[in-house]
Amino acid sequence: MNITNAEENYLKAIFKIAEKENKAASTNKLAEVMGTSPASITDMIKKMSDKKLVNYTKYYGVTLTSEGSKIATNLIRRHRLWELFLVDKLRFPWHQVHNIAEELEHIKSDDLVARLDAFLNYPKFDPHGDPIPNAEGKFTIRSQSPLSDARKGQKYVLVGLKENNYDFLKFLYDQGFKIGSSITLLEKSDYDHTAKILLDGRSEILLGAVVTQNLLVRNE
Amino acid sequence: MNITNAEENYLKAIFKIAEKENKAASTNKLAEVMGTSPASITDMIKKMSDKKLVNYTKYYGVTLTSEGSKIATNLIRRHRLWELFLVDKLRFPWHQVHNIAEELEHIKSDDLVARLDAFLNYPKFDPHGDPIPNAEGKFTIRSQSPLSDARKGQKYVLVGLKENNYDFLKFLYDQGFKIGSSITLLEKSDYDHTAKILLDGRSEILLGAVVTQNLLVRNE
DNA sequence: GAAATTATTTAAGTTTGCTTAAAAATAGAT
DNA sequence: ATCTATTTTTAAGCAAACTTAAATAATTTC
Repeated sequence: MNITNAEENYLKAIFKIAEKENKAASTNKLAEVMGTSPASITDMIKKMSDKKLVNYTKYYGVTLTSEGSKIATNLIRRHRLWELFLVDKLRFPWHQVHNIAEELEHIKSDDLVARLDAFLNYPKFDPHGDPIPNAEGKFTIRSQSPLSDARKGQKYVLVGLKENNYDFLKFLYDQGFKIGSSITLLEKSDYDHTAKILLDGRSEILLGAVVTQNLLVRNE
Repeated sequence: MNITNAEENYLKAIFKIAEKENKAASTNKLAEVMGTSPASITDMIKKMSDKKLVNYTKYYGVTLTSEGSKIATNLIRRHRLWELFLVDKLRFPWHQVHNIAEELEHIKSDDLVARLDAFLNYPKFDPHGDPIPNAEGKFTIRSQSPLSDARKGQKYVLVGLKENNYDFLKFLYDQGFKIGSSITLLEKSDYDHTAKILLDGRSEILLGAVVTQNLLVRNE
């Protein structure tokens, strides 16, 4: 069966909503995420339900069938592999790769993905620290906690980000943060969740609450 | 102005027809190349004429405007850069890259192309020996002649191919040919244009007329 | 140079993925 | 439990890029 780019995007959106909210995706939420009208969603979802890509219950919401889930996972795999390629090989800053990867992820060739994976050395995480599902669709899980929960004086490694929005990424990029950076917590305020850190043994940086809560680190 | 993927493909087809036949592209020829009906061509060409991408004269044919030519050249640049990436970096055999590059060439990012170009070291030719126009749209010209015109006993370098069809490429790939291969002409028949060559100092190969006429070489 | 063949265009219609506006169902407030 | 507000669906319609069938123009052939 042929899956269009638009359908792939719907599957991905439903997957991400389910992952975040842990429930069926509503028409309105999907419309918001996809940047279309709710009417378009109902329209499209009906067709995708006929194709057995999603389970649709009127006035309730949409979930993925196992077929739909497989396609969504594969799409995320492709997206994240391309993001890593763009950052590691083409030297793009990490806040500039999302839109390009949104296009690259739709290239239809399993061989291409397999070879790209090999070229990048079968990576487990993308440049933002998000896990790259393997060819079987398995995500690697890692231990992590927000920097806001960290202990003063301890040394951490930046492993991920809770938010991937452009401005946040650009801010971090400009400060010199990247996945794998070492972060030593010099000072912290339990009152307002700000912190002073030493980044990669080089620069002392003051961070506000929003930043410390969205940086995911692991010990040592 | 927004150019769709379909429009880009029309521009490329018109460019290639003009290059090969040295005249305006006819509706039927375009239909054949694009794999659509002649009626679709007329339909589309009219819209593209309104957009000043092509010059269209009813019942006569289509040529590119300078704007259209610029876009077509850029598309060829992108196509050939991606083909080189696929062969050199992802280790695809050269007969398997065309279709994937047909998709990759439509990714809309000038920055991506510039970085890919740099990553590949500003190459002048793709894996099939076709010239890659530079960022300004300039093609590199090189001296070349078909192997069928070569002289017995002389040593040559394979620089290009007259035909890029799948079966020809696969045949050559299976024999071990690639751009840059050394070819020594051991025997040749002026009667039927067959030849016996030494490829890369390793293997002696007998070639038929079609092959010798479609291999482009230069001396030494 | 008229008739026949071929090439091209026009006309009408299709599919995909979207839109707006109106109708219907659900959920929330009192 | 009813009224109101919100969400969702239905209906009608649009643009892009196709299709087939019919009409028209150009080219060949005799």
